[in-house]
Amino acid sequence: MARSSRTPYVILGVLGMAHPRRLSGYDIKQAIEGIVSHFWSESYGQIYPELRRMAAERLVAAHVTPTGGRRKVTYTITARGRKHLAAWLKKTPEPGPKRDELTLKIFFGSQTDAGTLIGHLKKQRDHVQALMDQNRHWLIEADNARDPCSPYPLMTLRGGLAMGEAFVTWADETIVELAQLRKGKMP
Amino acid sequence: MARSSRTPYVILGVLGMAHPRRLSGYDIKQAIEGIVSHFWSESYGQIYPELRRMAAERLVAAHVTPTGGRRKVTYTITARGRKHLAAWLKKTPEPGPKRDELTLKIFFGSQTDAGTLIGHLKKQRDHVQALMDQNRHWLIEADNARDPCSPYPLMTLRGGLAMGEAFVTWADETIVELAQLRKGKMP
DNA sequence: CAGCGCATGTAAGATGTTACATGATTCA
DNA sequence: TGAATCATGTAACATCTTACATGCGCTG
Repeated sequence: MARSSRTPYVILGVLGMAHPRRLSGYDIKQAIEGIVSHFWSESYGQIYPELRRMAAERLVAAHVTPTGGRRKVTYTITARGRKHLAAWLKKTPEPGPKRDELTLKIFFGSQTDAGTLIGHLKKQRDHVQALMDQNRHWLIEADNARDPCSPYPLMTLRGGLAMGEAFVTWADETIVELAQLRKGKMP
Repeated sequence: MARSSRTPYVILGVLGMAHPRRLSGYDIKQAIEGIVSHFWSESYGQIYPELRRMAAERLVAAHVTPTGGRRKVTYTITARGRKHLAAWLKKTPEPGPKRDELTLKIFFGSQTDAGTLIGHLKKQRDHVQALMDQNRHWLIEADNARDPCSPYPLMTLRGGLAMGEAFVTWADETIVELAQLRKGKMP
């Protein structure tokens, strides 16, 4: 079975961006829960075992700090790890699993009432708008910052914003359409 | 552990829409590979075992047709199944796992070359545009059809189109930005 | 010092995909 | 009749989440 998990690459990417800072598993998880969280997620159950495997394969270097009784391990990316990451970055990205529950429920809309769907859409629209506010905030912060930060995360932010706008527009239109359906159907 | 797979609900939804037609596991898979495939997917390995479980729970009714040597089973939704589906449709949809590989690679863009990212973006943009053409085709077909079909799948179609347009616009902008980056740090 | 949050993990089980096996049907 | 495709499944495996376990350091 071909190894196809993306977890090691996310870890390598984060370690590569942080270099030469040493990160613990916890740090990596925190990093992923930042901007990346808008389009990716990993759990501790993935990260910690994967870090060990990767250390065994020399993709990362482990630095053990015996801080009293409990061992504390931090990691940096190795030259081998960089090569591994670079090779993956060059491969054309495969579309992930599509599982959009909101759209699915609308698709099955004839089997529930329009009011329910309107509720779902409103809730999701509000949620997306909150995320967009956060994105806008980050973009403005980046603009005001003295040192210009890497342009790549900004591109992903703008992408998220563009998708969000399209979603909100569609949601609002669909809410109107559903409201009309509801009025029309009334006997 | 709370049962949280959405597979049974997709199956119930498809059977509900098809009612009173009887569908086999194969038919259900085919149905999902239609319009639904733009936002959902299921494999045989999920569908067939799940249909058995659901028959045992009386959410669907199995109709066995002994067509010679090989047994052939088709299914319909039961009243109990409809209740089950209706309850799920009312629950607010949870956001699925976020795993957008293209965005992730752009985020890590500083660790590869701009040309690679441009290639990824162009490929994905072309792919999305092909899907959008298909969507437009379906929408036009639905418009021309004599009997007006259910409005709900059309809503999801328009949603896909809106997202696609936003993506293509963003991709084109980002391609330009990356091309400028490559030529040299813009003033 | 008791409790809470931080930090580091692990085990179990849920979820999902892939590869394979195999009969039936169609059509060149 | 042989190949392609339709149709139905299963077993093995890969992936991922959740719930738990555990110790450390701070704070009231």
